[in-house]
Amino acid sequence: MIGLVDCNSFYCSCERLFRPELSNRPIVVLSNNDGCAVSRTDEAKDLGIKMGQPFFEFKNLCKSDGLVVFSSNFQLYTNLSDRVMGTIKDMCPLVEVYSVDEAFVNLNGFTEIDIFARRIKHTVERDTGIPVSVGVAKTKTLAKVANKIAKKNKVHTDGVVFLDNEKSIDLALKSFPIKDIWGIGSASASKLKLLGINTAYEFAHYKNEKLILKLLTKTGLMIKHELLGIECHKFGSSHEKKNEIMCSRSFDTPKFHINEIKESIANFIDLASSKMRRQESYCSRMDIFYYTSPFQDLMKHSVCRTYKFSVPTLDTLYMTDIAMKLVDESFKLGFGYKKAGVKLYELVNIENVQLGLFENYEIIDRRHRLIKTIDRVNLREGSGVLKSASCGAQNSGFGMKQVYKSPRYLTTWKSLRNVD
DNA sequence: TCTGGGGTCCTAGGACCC
DNA sequence: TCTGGGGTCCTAGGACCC
Repeated sequence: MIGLVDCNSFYCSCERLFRPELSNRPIVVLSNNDGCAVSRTDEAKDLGIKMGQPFFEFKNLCKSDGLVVFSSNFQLYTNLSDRVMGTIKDMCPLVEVYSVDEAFVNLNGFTEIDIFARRIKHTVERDTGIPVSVGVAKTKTLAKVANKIAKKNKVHTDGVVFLDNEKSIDLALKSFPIKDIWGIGSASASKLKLLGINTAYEFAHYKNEKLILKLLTKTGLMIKHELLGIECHKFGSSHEKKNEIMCSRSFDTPKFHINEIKESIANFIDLASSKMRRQESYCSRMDIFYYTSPFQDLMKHSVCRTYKFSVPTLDTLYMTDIAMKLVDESFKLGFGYKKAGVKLYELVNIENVQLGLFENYEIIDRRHRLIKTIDRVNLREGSGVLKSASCGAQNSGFGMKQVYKSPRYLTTWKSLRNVD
């Protein structure tokens, strides 16, 4: 049996933890730049606010309906996520952290699983203050279904749903919209609709599997099998090491100058590459990209340039050097760019690094020692203390708009809560 | 006026080889 | 006049997730 422990409205719950007076108020947490809704409480959902909806479309609800909004405060969320995951790991030996706010737990061999599931929920809530829902079933996809039902019917289910027999599974799937199944997005849902499939039950028991394979590829077929209780997504299959590391941001205002693009990309490389070194990987390929707003009818321009390193590297300075050249080659004057980013991929472990024939290893080695020294200094003195000159002088927040940001209650002394 | 960021997985189709 | 077929590798891009 697999359990899925999922935090309720996670970012909002984190904010609420430090503002208990907001316990029954509608809350929304906004994406970077205060762009759109990324987390909503039930009260905010009741106001009709959609996931990903742009803030300007519902800003008026702050006045009319007492909606409270927060800019995203990732230091806070990451810290609380660590506490939640730590609590779960204390209770179950086998935990697969799937995202910042959810984890699968392997419950094979446990007796009285439903009682234990309730205990997990109770303990996490008691020890961290973050409300969670728990779904338990034979496969990950069914556990997702169970969890969603638990979340939707908190009063009825007490936040825990256990789908352990055919009858309860059938009943659950018959009223479960196909578009809400994990892995079925809007494109797949509309294809299935054409086949007359509207519920998870109809999908699971659809006879023509060849057609499903053709329309939804093998991932779609796996979902179907998982709904029938056949395990396709093995427990523990999430990677500990990332296969690719991205860093990108939207700008608060359009950027017209090449130096602004260069500076931001240098900063993204700085962040992405130090993240990469923390997982002890080397990068074989790098994309840099920047583009104008896709939402406006102005002149559009989109740039993506790839560079393949002859020898996998961890050298920020070298990568930055290459990236600056790529921007020089591709930049077009007259466009206002709204977003830029960097992707490092084809990441390899140290032991798998293929050496080139014609490289000067003395120089490479010296450079790698330099980079590691920079990492050590930044670790000790605070990140961003030492970085390449291309990153610019002001310690940039990338010109991000964050009007509604809460204090970093858990990560800076100044922001600690006072107790009167 | 104002629309996120970071991931994974899969397929189609081109290039290339024998 | 007639111009294969099978395999692999690579890349771009779609779909989806949280």
